[in-house]
Amino acid sequence: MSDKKPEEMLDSIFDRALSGKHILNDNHVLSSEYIPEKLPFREKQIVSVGQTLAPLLKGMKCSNLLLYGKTGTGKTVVARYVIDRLAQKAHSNNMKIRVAYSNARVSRTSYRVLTDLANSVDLSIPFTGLSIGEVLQRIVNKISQDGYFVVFVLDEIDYLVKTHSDNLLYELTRSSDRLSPGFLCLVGISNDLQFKDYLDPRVLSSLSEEELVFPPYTAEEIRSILLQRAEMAFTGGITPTAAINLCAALAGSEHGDARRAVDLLRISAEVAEREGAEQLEEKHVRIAVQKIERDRVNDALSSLPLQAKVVLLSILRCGDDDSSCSTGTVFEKYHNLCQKIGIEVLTQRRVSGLLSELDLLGLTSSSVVSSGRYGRTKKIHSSIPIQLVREIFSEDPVLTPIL
DNA sequence: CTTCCACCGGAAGTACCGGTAA
DNA sequence: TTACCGGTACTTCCGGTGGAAG
Repeated sequence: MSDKKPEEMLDSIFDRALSGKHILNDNHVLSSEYIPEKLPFREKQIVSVGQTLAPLLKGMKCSNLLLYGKTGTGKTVVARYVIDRLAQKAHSNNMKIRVAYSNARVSRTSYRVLTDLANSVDLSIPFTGLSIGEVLQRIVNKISQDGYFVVFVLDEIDYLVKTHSDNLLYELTRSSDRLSPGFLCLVGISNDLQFKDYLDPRVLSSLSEEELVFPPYTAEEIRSILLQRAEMAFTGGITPTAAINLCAALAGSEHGDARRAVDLLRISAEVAEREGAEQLEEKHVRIAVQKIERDRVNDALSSLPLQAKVVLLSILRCGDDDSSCSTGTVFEKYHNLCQKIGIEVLTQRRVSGLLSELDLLGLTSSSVVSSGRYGRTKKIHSSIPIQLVREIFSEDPVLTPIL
């Protein structure tokens, strides 16, 4: 990066921060949690969600709701926008409406999803130890005891169903029937359009009383969203149009993913600020693209469990002599490496699983190929440079003998 | 056409961990 | 203390399979 001494680098970083030359005056506007005052191109969806939830303000029950659409199409932001307003209205009218939000992929387990729901009704539960049924019972008791009307937004619901089954959803829909005073309304958000196939029909019919599809943004819409954010975020009303166009083109237009486009704009601005540039330019965007990718790989590599690291090293060993890198050969190398550093050797089945996980993380790319009589296997290919892997893995003393 | 390799990948089960309730 | 809980990491078992060789 730079061959300056650390203290000099730190000095210049601080000096730059002091000098008051900022490109951004509010980087919160470009953060992923930010909910704008206006959500362009999503007016219809906002109204729709609002109409579905409105009966609650009259003290009546409302339908469950399911929001579909690919990533970055505004599902989460619309849902949060509406429940925030709903909570405000309810608060100013002294109504017992509570809203809860949980992202299944962030919370990871059924238990923690329920914890999120419990917190919204001022119920604290231990972070482990209870059965799911017990937690649910406590929540149900609390809700009907206090007569709450609760809207529960369950984001990335498809992740929950795919990794754990639809059991929790079934219990949730069932328990909302058991509430005599009080009410629980579920708003599911799914990135996967086919996820309905995984659901039990009873859950499906209950959950999707109403459905709403979010189409991808067009390239032009993404550009306009970025411009809107930029006007708020950048100082002196200078909107770097060329750079924004590039952001929209690179991140958004392909799949209509607005979140990625906004992320890219934020990182680009940070790059420019760090450089001490006067203005955000296209070159900063290009650097940001690389930085995002590099950070992603770094994070993935350093958070890998030990066994996965050894498997990855085995793949890199194969790459040297031939491109014939299959599960069998990787397992052989892996076996050797394990013995060299004296750790437990896992089964081939597990190694095969680890290979799939590495693939999912985008650290390798593999495909199943059949060579007729010579069997059927995964051909694995790693795209990350060995040098980088060595650098990051060297933090782990166990691995040093085989780097 | 059938055979058969070298795996794939689902399912069920085990061991362990950090925790709670009674 | 004992019984039990859910989550994670892994094993064991096994039916399934694309396509070159025969």
